[in-house]
Amino acid sequence: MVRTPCCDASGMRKGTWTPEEDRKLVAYVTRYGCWNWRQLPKFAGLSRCGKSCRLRWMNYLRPDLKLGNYTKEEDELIIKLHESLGNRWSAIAAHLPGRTDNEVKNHWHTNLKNPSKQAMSESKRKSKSRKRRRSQQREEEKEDKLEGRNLITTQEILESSEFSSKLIASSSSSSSVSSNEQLCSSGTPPPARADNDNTVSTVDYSSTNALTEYDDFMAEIIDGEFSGGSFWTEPLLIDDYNFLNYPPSPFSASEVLFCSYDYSFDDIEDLNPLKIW
DNA sequence: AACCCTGCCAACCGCGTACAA
DNA sequence: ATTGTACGCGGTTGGCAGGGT
Repeated sequence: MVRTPCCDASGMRKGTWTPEEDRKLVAYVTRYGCWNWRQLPKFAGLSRCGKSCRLRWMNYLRPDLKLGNYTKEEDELIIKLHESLGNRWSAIAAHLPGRTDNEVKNHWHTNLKNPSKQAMSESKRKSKSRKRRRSQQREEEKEDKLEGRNLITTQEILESSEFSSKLIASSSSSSSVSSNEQLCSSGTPPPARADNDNTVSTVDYSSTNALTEYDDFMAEIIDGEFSGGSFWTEPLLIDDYNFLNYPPSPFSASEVLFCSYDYSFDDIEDLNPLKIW
């Protein structure tokens, strides 16, 4: 089930997400959190708008999502909540752990809206079994993703980022200016660091400097953003990258920023630039 | 086997809200 | 008070799978 990939006028991809895109998004969000959806795709190497990334993460990739069929109890709760709340799907979904507003909404329109549809006709059962197969398939795909999570590295994020070529140039330079100066003067994005468990790849990241810079840079950005550091007021700021001038974060708690998702990177503590919280 | 029809649901779109400058 | 930006929500769309003819 693959929708034909297409692009909008600005070159942003639209339509069904590919496994590769999912991997990139999961890799980035689990490592750096969703500190700014608008900027995130740029650093994650995705040609998607932030809105699309957020939706994909919230409705499909979040590790705490509950997949599979709705239980009778869930159905009854949805019906009951809908009577009292109306079409406030997010409010209804809040009462159903692991279910998203989109999913609840779809489920309502598909199975619960018309009481007569609740009668389990033959076709319905067939449909249910089809849905079950789809759910199982999704679950398998998700497990595959999670199993592969330790293979996802900062380096991969960097490699797929639109800035990689600039970064290579930057990191291979013998310039004596600081990384920030390089970044700012060349319009280079956040550089990355190799994971502890990560072997440096075959690609042209002959040194780990670029990778290290990426993570350091991200840490610096987020540190500056969330701890009121002076990063944002440094005179080196440039206009090319809005994130450098990004206003104070809307996030107020580390768990929001880092999402507290149940990924078990062995080295997550070391890599998390926000662990000071 | 080929075509048509229908239901499902992932993803998009537009609008409202919150918040900072 | 106004404006700009980002996020979140709900309605809608459209591709695909599978059943029916």
